[in-house]
Amino acid sequence: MTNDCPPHDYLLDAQVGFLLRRATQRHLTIFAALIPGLTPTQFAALAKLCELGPTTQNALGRATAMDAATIKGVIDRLRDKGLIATTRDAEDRRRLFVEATPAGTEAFGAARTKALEISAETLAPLSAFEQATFLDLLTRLT
Amino acid sequence: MTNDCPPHDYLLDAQVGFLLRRATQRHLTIFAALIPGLTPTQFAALAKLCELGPTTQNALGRATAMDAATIKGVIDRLRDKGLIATTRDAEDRRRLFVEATPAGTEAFGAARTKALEISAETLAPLSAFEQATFLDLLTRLT
DNA sequence: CAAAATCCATTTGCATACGAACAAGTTCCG
DNA sequence: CGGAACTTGTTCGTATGCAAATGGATTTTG
Repeated sequence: MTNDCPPHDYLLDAQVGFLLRRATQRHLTIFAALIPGLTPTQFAALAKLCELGPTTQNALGRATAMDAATIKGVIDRLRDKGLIATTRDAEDRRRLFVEATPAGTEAFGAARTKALEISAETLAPLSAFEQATFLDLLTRLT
Repeated sequence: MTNDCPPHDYLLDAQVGFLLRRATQRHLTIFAALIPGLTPTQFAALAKLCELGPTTQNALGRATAMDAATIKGVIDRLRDKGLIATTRDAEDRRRLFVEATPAGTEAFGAARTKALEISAETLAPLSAFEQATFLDLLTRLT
C-alpha cells in the first residue's frame, strides 16, 4: 500500500515518554486523593528536609531533584503553610537556611503513612515480584 | 536508639513517584536535545493528529491524555508555529476542527525518526529484554 | 415539545518545571 | 592583595497540568 503521509510506525501510545507521563498522571491523582493538603513536590521537599535535617535552600533542591527556580517556589509555599522556617546563614550570607517547624515535622509524621500507601496503590496493578522489578528498572532510568 | 522525629523508614529516593519524576526529567532532557523546536507535549499532539487524521480539539486532547485546558494551550502554540490549522465545525458549532498543515505533516515526518531515537536513548541503560519488560510493566501502571 | 443532562471550548487560578539572566557573596589563584 | 571564577538565591518568560466556573450548543429524556 502506498502512503502519501509520513510512515505510521510511530505509535505515540507505545513510546516510553508518553507512558511515563500517563503513569505520572495516575500517581498524581492517587496522591491528591490521599494527601489533599500537599503536592507531591511539596511533600518531597518536606520529607527530604526531615530526612536530612536542616540544610540550605539550593542543597534541598539538589537532594530533591529540583532546580533553583523550582525549589524557591516550593520553599515559599511550605513557609506560607507554616511547615518550614527560613533564616539567613550568618557564616555565608548568600545562603538561606531551611528547617522544618514543629508543625512541619508533625505534618510529615502524619502524611508519612499515607505516602507509603500512595506508593503501594500506584504499584498495585503489579505483583510483588513485578513491583520490585519495575522499581529496579525505573531506578536505572534516572 | 530512641528518636524524637517521625520514623525514617520513608525514603524519598525509593518511592515510585519520585523515581517517575526523575525518569521524566531525564527523558525531557533527551527530547529537548534531539527535537529542539517542539516540546514532548506538542510533538505528542502533532503525532496523534497525523496518526488519527483531522479531528476536534477535545478529541485530540483525550487521545493524548490532556484535559481541555491543557490541549487548548498546546493547540494555540502549534497553530502559532503554523503546524496545524483550526476551523469551526459547521455541523456542530461548539466543535473546533483541527488538522495538520502541510508544514505540520512535514515537521512530523522530519521529527518522527528523532522521536524514535529519543525513546531508544531514554531506554538505553536497559538491555533489550529489560526494555520490553519495563514497557510492559509501565503500560500497566497507566 | 420542553426541561435536563451532556458536551465543547474557554478562562482563571494555582503549582510545578526549566532556561536564562542577574546581583551579591565567597573562594580560588596568580 | 585583587581579580577571576564560582556559588547562592532571585526574577522573568515559557510551557505544561489540573480544578473549577462559565457560556453556548447539542442531545437525551420525561
